[in-house]
Amino acid sequence: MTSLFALVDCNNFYASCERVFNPSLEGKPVVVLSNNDGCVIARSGEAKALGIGMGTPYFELRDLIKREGVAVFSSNYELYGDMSARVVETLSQFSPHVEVYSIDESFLDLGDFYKVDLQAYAREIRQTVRQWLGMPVAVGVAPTKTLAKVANRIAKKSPKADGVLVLTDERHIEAALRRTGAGDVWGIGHRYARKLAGYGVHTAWDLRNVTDAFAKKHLTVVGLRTVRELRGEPCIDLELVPPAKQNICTSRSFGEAVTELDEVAEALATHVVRCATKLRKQGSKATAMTVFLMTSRFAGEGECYSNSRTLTFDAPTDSEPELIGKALKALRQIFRPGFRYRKTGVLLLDLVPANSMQLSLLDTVDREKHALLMHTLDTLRERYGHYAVKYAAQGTGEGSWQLRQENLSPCYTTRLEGLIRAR
DNA sequence: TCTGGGGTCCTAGGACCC
DNA sequence: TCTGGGGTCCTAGGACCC
Repeated sequence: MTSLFALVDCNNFYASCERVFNPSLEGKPVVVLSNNDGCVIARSGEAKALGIGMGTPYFELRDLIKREGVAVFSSNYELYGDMSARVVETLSQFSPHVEVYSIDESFLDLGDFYKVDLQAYAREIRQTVRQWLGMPVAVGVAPTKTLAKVANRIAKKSPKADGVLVLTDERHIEAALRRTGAGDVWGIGHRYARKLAGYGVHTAWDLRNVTDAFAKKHLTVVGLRTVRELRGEPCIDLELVPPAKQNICTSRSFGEAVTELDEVAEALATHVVRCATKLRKQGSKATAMTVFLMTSRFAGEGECYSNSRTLTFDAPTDSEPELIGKALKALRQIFRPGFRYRKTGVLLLDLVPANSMQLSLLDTVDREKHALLMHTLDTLRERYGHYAVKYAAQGTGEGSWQLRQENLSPCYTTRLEGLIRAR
């Protein structure tokens, strides 16, 4: 074999982050809620054992949570993001090439580590992250990323594996694939799983053994790659530099239903600022923008309304005043009075590198002035927090559209008040 | 009454051109 | 007026991920 990957995945990441800074929660059920405290997005093992499902609406759980003494947290992405960076930093001790796949998962290139004791090495990775950061992780090692995912999943679930599984031996790979459902394979979602079941393909082992033609016909070229990876042929490379995003989106549900245009506008302006900040951070400008507005998906007949407006710009931009102005204008075109709105948002599209500016004769904006303003704002926000400087259009911060976060933990690692609490 | 947010990639089909 | 083939570009929709 010529390639070797480790997938390191934090166990119940958000719940574990909360627990790291609150050791009295060790051994107790913990859940973390989505934005607006809407539904459960992370559960400790104990919470899973209580039968709390992923994505369950919070209101359905109130009784159970009270009865069982479940600790509940609003999501705190500042804390999780910082913990994630520390985990990655630690992992980089173990491989020169680390792909940060998501906030709680990284792939490590173990290249030609076949000569070392992989079992011991994987175990050392696990123990180091645990010791240095208090974060429990599972480690799966295999010749392809898809197989490393399979290994990781079993490492996490099987008591015998105890958090570590190395799949390099053909017989072990077969046994692992036989006990993995096709729908549990990376890249096979529930729709494909159902379709495959119709053809008698139930396990990952069945999937590995379909023909290329079958895979391509039913799962497209993407699925074919997955099948090959299950056979041990590496088809998906490590991505060391995350490719620049082609679209950037910011949206949130409102804390409470909103009926007034002015309030929706405050929320939208706030999202535009966030989105434009992300845009500048990756060094891009946008050529187009979509603004959207909607009521609840669960609203009754005649109470549903959803609309969007897409505009293209004469010249690519990352200027907040310009984007806010255009977004609010688009919003006024799609806003209809008489609805209880739940959500608004903005997508910045057709992104181009910020330095590849072409001048437009139609351009009426003083680009240099705006660039200086944006740079100043980015610096201020970096130092004093994202809401240190706001536009009048964003409102006072008291609108009912603001996120509901009733159980927010302190930002232990990144803010002074959190640092003091953590001591 | 209360149900997350942010992305990517692929394919099919239509519009349009020569 | 009718006929044929082949190419590109764009968009909507469907699939997936965490």
